[in-house]
Amino acid sequence: MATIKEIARLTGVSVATVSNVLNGKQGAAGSAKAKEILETAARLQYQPNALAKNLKLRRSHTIGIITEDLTVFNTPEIVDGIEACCEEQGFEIVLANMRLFKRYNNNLTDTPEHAALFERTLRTLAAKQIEGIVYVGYHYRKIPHFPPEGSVPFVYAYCIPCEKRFPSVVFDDEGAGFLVGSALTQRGHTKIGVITGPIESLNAQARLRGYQRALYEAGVLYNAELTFVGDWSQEIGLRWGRELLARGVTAIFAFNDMMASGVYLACAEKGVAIGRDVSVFGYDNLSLDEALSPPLSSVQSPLGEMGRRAAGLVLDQIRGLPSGEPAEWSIPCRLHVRESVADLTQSKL
Amino acid sequence: MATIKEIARLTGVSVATVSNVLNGKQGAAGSAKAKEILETAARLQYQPNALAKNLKLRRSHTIGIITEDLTVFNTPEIVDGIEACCEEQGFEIVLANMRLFKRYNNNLTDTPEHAALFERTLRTLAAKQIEGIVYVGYHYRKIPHFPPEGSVPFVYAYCIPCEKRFPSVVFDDEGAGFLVGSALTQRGHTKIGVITGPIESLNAQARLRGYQRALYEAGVLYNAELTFVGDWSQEIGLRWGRELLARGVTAIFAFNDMMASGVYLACAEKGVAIGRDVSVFGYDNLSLDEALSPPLSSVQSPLGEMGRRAAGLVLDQIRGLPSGEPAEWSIPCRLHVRESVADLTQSKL
DNA sequence: TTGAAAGCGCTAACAT
DNA sequence: ATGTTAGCGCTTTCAA
Repeated sequence: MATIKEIARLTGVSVATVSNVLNGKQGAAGSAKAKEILETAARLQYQPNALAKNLKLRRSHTIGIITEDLTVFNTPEIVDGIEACCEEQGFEIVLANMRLFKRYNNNLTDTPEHAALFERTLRTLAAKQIEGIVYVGYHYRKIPHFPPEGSVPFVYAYCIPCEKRFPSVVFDDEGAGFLVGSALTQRGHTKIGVITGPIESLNAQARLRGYQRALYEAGVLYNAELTFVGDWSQEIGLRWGRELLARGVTAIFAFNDMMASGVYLACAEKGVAIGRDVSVFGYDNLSLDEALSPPLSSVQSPLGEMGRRAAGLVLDQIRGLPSGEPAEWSIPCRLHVRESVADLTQSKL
Repeated sequence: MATIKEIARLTGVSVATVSNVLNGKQGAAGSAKAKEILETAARLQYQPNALAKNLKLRRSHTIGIITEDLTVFNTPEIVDGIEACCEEQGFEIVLANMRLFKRYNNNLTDTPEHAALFERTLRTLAAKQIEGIVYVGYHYRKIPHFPPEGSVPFVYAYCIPCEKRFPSVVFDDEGAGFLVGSALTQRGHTKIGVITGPIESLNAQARLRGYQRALYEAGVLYNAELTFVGDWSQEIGLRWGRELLARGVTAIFAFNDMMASGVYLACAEKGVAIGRDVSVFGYDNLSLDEALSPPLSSVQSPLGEMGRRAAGLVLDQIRGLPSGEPAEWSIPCRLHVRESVADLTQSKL
């Protein structure tokens, strides 16, 4: 790789002049010399050494992204949003993927090993002189790890820190639950089954809260007998689907698409027509949702937007913009109402 | 961040001594002094500045990953494999995501804009003094972009270069087609429908070749009237599914799961029982495959393994290991035979 | 056993 | 308009 020293030698000027010209400093050289320098640089495909430059300037214009696991399905879209924001604002990113799932082969992510890995990751990033960090969780939960006091700006995405000193960006689960509840009550459903996630899931809790609020505002009684606790699996969807059908619901809201697909199985068993006899709503908007028969209604999380927002918060802090109290930002979700939902207020055909 | 200079001042020795001790040089200091230096470093949470270190050593121990689009579903697993390999071998990675889809909003990826973006990406990586590059395509096709002569080691993953100067790692589509064909003929199927991808798709061509070879080896006639050209969409799966059922096939091999789900729709229409009256095979092993009814048989690509292999080839080149001719490496796929496939050699129950 | 000094590629304050 | 110089944090040769 060519260096400014080389260009200086070739053009017979000092490195300072080359540096100045290349950085567009006005009047750094006579126009003839300047042109020659520029041409030589282009000819040699000169590319400044980022290591040297950043070392000298003591700025990297780079933020780090720590992902818990890049292969978990929501993560790449969040990373993409972060990158989009950084690109627009002239920052680079360096990705540090902790690979929790591949590494530990299970969900035990908040262990001492994880803590040690987090520390290591933090130090690796610090060594690269990054100016801020976005931490991307693999699902919405409380994270017991933070950077030490006095570290660079730090923002959590798709998760929240145990301590309130840091901002976080999540999607609006409660709002999504509300939207689904409203979509169903507006279409005349009053006897609605729910299959939640595990009770400790923050996502599930928030969704249920929103759903209950929708019923309340629609003047529909909430019947706790129609709410079952799930575990995200298809099997449990099948099991509670059977149970809910037996209890005569007209609609079922499963808190993820996998469980909703289990409900589909239950309906097939009983010969119940989805989208006519019973309506089904899922969550996650997986690519195969539209491939199910009938296409499954679902909720899409604003992952890219979460990434953009998280990155924006970090960059603002780096720029020293007034940021107020660290807050928990909540980005609205988008509903996809498909043929799996029937409108009971229409006369049946 | 603490520097060696600071540690030197605190311990009353020179920076050279600190550097030597910290790098484990034997006899760099008296054991008392050495201990003091180490302790001070630990106390200050000393972390060497990677910029300065790499600049000095003129080695970054880092390879670049260029992804065409990180959000396309196969990409993260490949990246994960690359990371796993690098981690084992003490290398770091820097990710450069070109974001082709988000950026151009369509599939026109091999345009002049793409070429320019590729050049830019290459230069950004070069500026960071990376020692090698893995280029991760978003699907298997010929890539018209390469690094300039004399550049760092470069390997393609999930795609192949137009020029033969570079190694590439893809999965064994032909082998997969062969496995599916064999799985079906072994179970007594002889009248098998096929829904391929677009004719220009290298994946599709290879799969078809392998499938035909399987029929040949099983002594089954290949009937071209039962092969239709698809476009990966569910609609086309539905359309050709109807047609194939009308032609009386006992099995259908769709070249992706999306089209296979269209075949499911066609079967539902005609009241044909999948896994009994007709068998269905897909490709991609999407997470919802097991959620279909009955669970869809499919082919899983060895994405992580491809990443590992690609990274391994780059690292070997960096180490100057003899690598022979640049080759096209092909990693075998894995079959998941599920309830969507019937065994006609068993007496029907 | 320890340290002085040079230099990686770059920028910028300060000459000239 | 152009150059000299110092220095970012680190490693390493060579000398003491």
